[in-house]
Parts: sequence; C-alpha cells; structure tokens
Amino acid sequence: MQDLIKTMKALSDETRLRILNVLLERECCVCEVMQALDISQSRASRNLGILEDAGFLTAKRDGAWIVYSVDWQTANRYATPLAKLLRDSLDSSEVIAQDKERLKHAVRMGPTALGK
Amino acid sequence: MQDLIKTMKALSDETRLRILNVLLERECCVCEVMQALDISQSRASRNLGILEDAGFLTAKRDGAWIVYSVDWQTANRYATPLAKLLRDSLDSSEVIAQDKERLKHAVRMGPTALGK
DNA sequence: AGAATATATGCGGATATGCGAATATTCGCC
DNA sequence: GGCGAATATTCGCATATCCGCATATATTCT
Repeated sequence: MQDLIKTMKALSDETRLRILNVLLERECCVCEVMQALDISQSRASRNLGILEDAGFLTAKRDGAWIVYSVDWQTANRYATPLAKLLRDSLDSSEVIAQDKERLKHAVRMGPTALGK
Repeated sequence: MQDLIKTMKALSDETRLRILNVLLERECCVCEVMQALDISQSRASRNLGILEDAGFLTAKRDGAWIVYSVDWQTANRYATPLAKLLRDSLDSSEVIAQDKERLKHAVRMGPTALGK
C-alpha cells in the first residue's frame, strides 16, 4: 500500500510529469532534462531520483553522464495504463509542447567539452 | 494537466485509498465511512470531499445523510485502469482487511436514532 | 419553533514537500 | 595526481498538506 502511495506521489507533481513526458520521447541524461524543461540542475536531479525511486525510471551510467529512461520492465503495470492518461492530459498543455520543442535542441555537454 | 495532478494527489493519501477501497464495496454515507475506517468525522468528510472534487466520487443526498459512491461515469478513464492497481496493492494490506471487516457492521445512525 | 442528528468548514499546529544556493562526489582527460 | 564537467546531496526557507477541535449549516422529528 505504501508503494502505491509512493507511486502516486511521484505522479503528483508538474515537474515530474514533464520529465516523464520528455523521457517517453527518448532517454536523457540529467543535463538534457535540464535543458528541455529549462530548470535548475538540482531540481532535475532530485525529481529524476524520485521517479527512479518510485520505479518509473532506470538509471545507467554512460561515461560522464547518467542516462535515465522509462523502466517499462518493472513499472509496466503502472506505466501502461497510465501512459495513455498522461498522453491525453499532457498533450493539451502548453508547457509540454515547449518542453518537447526544447528537447530537440538539447545536447549532452561533455565530456570536458573540449572535443567540440 | 492540473486536473491530472489533482487526480494523482487525491490518490496519494492512505486515508483516501482506504475510503476508495470501502466505496468500491458499496456506497456509504459519511458516518459509515467513519465507522469502517475508525476515523473522525471531519477527517472522513474532508477526504470524501477531496475525492469528490477529483471526480472519483459523486454525492447524493438521502434524507439526513449524504451518500457517496464511486463515479464510474466521469472517473471511468482513471478508475478503470486504476481499480485493478488499487485492488492488487490494497488487498495485501492489513489495514484494508480491517476496514472491510468493520464495514460489515457499519450502520447508518439516524435519523434521531429513536425509531430503533 | 426547538431539539437532536449528519455533514461541512474555519482555524491553528505539526509535518511534509519543493525549491535554489552551496557543497560534495564521481568520472574522464591531461 | 590534478582539473573540469556531470551529477548527487545538504541546508534553509517558503508553501502545502493533514489532522483535531470547535463551530456552522442542513435535515428530521415532535
């Protein structure tokens, strides 16, 4: 029961719904999420952690970055029925459209940002 | 989007999940919910109101009482996929079993409690 | 109308939540 | 090892949430 509450709380926040929406487009590292949503680093990291803890996301390290993606494996029982709901509710939102637009130009920053 | 957040917040509370569970058994007035969950009157009333505001419940007056029931009509898009999740998560909980047991003996109290 | 019951609501306090700013940690490269 | 970049975490504050208590409103019966 506490798990279900944790799950619902994870979805009770605008920032986290926006993050989930972006990650449904494609997997992202933290800095890409920051760019897409135009939010601070700590805010992105903290909310990604909450979604991960709730089981919606998995994190895998890729060099300097930590890449988050929707965990369809373990969160499928929640994500599947909810994904459609999210889509339906979110697509009509203006913020969401802006997030997706920014995501197109979001880039991974390093490493050392010298090779560019 | 704010509607979705309101919906998720409504489900992010143990008291409200317990209420929902009881109302999935059968419709109840406030005093029956108090008895089933063994909680205060204001607590029952307030949380029923929150669930109603989120669209999960409808309230109809029946004499002295106000009877709440799950609103499958308007909340169906949330309730249908979620009902199973709720069931799966809740049935394993001890509190939930107790609620259901108490519900069996819950009675409407009035009116005037003299006709009995 | 008046008494009693059922429900809703205002208020104050305790706790939880979300955020930015600053700091700590981890990794890759020289 | 040392530096810079990416991410995580701590801290303090503002706000939101939840509850009990008391009170207000609505309804029924006499």
